[in-house]
Parts: sequence; structure tokens; C-alpha cells
Amino acid sequence: MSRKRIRDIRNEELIEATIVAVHKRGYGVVTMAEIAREAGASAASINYYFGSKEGLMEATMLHLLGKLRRAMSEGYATARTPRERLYAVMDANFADGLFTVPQCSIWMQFWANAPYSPRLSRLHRINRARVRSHFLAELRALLPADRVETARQALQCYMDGVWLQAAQSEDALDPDEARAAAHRVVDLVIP
Amino acid sequence: MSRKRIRDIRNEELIEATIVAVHKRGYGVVTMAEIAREAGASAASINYYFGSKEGLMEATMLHLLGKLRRAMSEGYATARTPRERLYAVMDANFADGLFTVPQCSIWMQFWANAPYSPRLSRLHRINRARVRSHFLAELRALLPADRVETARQALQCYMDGVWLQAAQSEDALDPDEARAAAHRVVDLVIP
DNA sequence: GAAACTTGAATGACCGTTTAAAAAACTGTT
DNA sequence: AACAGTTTTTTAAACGGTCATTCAAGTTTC
Repeated sequence: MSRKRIRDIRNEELIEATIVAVHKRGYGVVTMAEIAREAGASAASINYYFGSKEGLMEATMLHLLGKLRRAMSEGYATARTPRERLYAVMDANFADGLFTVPQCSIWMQFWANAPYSPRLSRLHRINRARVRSHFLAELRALLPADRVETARQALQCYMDGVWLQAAQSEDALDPDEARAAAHRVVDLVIP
Repeated sequence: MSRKRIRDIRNEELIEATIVAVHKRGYGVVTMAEIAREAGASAASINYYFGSKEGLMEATMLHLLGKLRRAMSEGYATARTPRERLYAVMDANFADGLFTVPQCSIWMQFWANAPYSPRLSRLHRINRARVRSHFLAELRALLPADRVETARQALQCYMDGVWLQAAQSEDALDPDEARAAAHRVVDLVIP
């Protein structure tokens, strides 16, 4: 029990440090030593816990995906109508704890590096497919069949595009405004 | 004259090689030697022409931005109505010579690395502002003022999102279909 | 013959990972 | 509480390797 606890605490700390360090320096450039310094540890101990740099990156990605998945489940629980559930999918992506510059930034980094890492690209495919099926399920209840796919593309690509833009932002983001804008886009696409 | 000619030819060759090599290996990982091999030259000669790796990357980005700008100007020339010009902006982004996996891929790479390179981030800001003003100009003629900004966000983020997704694609893209889909999205947003 | 171009080899720096040994945390016993 | 033994955790240092850039010495072009 206590054995497991310490390992989990260290994992969490190291992953948080990874998010900050990758945001500051970029995925391809950040070094183990920089991440270690951010966490107040040594590079060797990261390898002790995660085996390798790639293992650490995969774990970090997994951590972020989990966060996103949980945010979406929460929103889904209280939504009652298809449109509300559509809002919920958007709101999850722009939730307070997720829609921050460092996290959009690191998401961007993972995205750019996914094509070169089978582990990362697998995680991305899974996530994308999940979001896609959520969209489709709700859109089918709101639109004639021949418009569903176009609307899904418009909304899903919009979400990606907003993150992409947010990663370039110099100053803090406004999740509230992002959610409001997303709702307006939904209303524009589905009057 | 001839002095300038040789330099231009080499520049072009090296930039094309850079696009291929960065696509294959990723911005952060690709080496000068790999790019040189792709071009049938030596790493030293790249430095002779571009000064440094960063100089080469900036030149490559500049090359791609020029291509995009020219594609957009061409489309604008023949479009007659605001809606046609809106289509033209989209079509430029999904033009046959631009909407290919290697180019979406490298665009993605530059995007991800822009926050860490003042030179790249400057180029990105300029490009984004240009696209934005094109969108606004046409949308103002098609929509009531209070919907213009929402529609612009929806369309511009859509474009970014499509590229982002295209960069992950395993097999060749279909620019025709991408343009058709973009038109459908425009029609969805502006009935 | 001069200027432009090319490159192999050298340079200097950096990084991920491993290793060995120490420190810390935990265990059961007295 | 104290202690000796065991396991877990930490890190400094060493290792092996890679890479961008420079430079000097060639080759080509004008």
C-alpha cells in the first residue's frame, strides 16, 4: 500500500514537471535534465520510474487523455438533450483545468510528434475516434442524415483548430469565453 | 546573372529536400546530414547557402508561405461574388499543389515549433492575420455584423483543423474532396 | 587566374541511458 | 523504542553516441 503510494506521488510530480518543461522548451528539444530540474529530481530517477524518455512522454500523454475523458464523462452525466450533450463535448475540451496555454501547447507537441512514435499515434487515434463517435451520436438526433458528416467535420476540426491557435497564445486563455464561442459555433451549424 | 542563377537552383533543391526530410523524420529530429542526403549534397554546403539549420528552416517556411499566398491571389482574381471569394480562400488552402501529406506534415511541424523560434512565430502571425482579414472582408458582405466573428472563427479554425488531421494521415490526400467538403462547411455556416 | 562552390574531416558540445554505490524507508524482532 | 537486515529510492559519474558547425583543401565555373 505505502509502496504504491510513493510511486504514484513521484509519477504525478514527474508528469506535471514534464508538462511544464515541454511547454517551455518544446518536445523535441527538452532534455531529461531540464524535466528533472523542474521536478527537483535527477534525470536518472526519471528513468528509474518510466524506463526511458519515450516512456515518460507516453505516460504524460496518457495522463492528459485521462483528464479529457473524465471531463467529458462529467459533462455527459448532467446533459439531458442531444444539443446539451453536444455542448458538453465542447465544454469538456475547453474546461477550466484543461484549456490552459501549457496544456494546449503540450497537446500540440504530442500531435506534431505522433506520426513519428507508434505509441503516441495509437493514443491519438483512440482519442480522436472517441470524440468522433460522441459527435456523430448527437448530430444524428439533430440533423438530416446527409448533413451529419459535414457538421461533424466542421465541429471536430473547429475544436482542433482552437487548440492549435491557443498553443501559440502569448498570454493566459479564457476558458469561459472559449466555451461561449464554441456554443455560438454549434448554434451557427445547427440552428 | 549566372551567379544568382546557381544559388537559386541550389536553394530550391535544398528546400524541397528539407520538406521531404522533415516530413519523414520530424522537425526536432531531422539532421543536416539527412537533409543533405535527400538533396544529394553535403551538410556543409547547406550551411554555405543558409548559414545554419535555423536559417534553412526559415527559408523553407518562407517558401511554403509564398506558395500559399500565390494560390490565394490566383483564386481571388477570378472570383466575382463574396461567396465565391470565400470559396477561393478555402480552395487555396486545399489546392492540389499544397494539400499533400508532406506539406501538411511540415506545416504542422512549423506550427508546433513556432513558439520556440521568434523567426517562425513571426511568419505565422503574418500569415494568420492575412487569412483572417480575407475572411472578415467577405463575411461582412454575407452576414449580419454580430455573426461575422463567430463565422470567421468557425471557418478559420476548421481550415487549421483539417490540416492538422491531414498531417496524421497514412495515405495520400484527396484535394478535390477536401475542397468540396470545405464548400459544404461554408454553406452550412452561411445558408 | 580569380571567384564561387563543394566536401571530408575535425571540433566541441550535448544528451539519454546505465551503473554502482549511498541514502532513505520499511520490516520484524527484541 | 532501538536495532539490524532488507528493500526501495536517489544520484553522481561514466559511457557511448550523435549532431551542428567550422575549416582547410580541393574542384568547378567564369
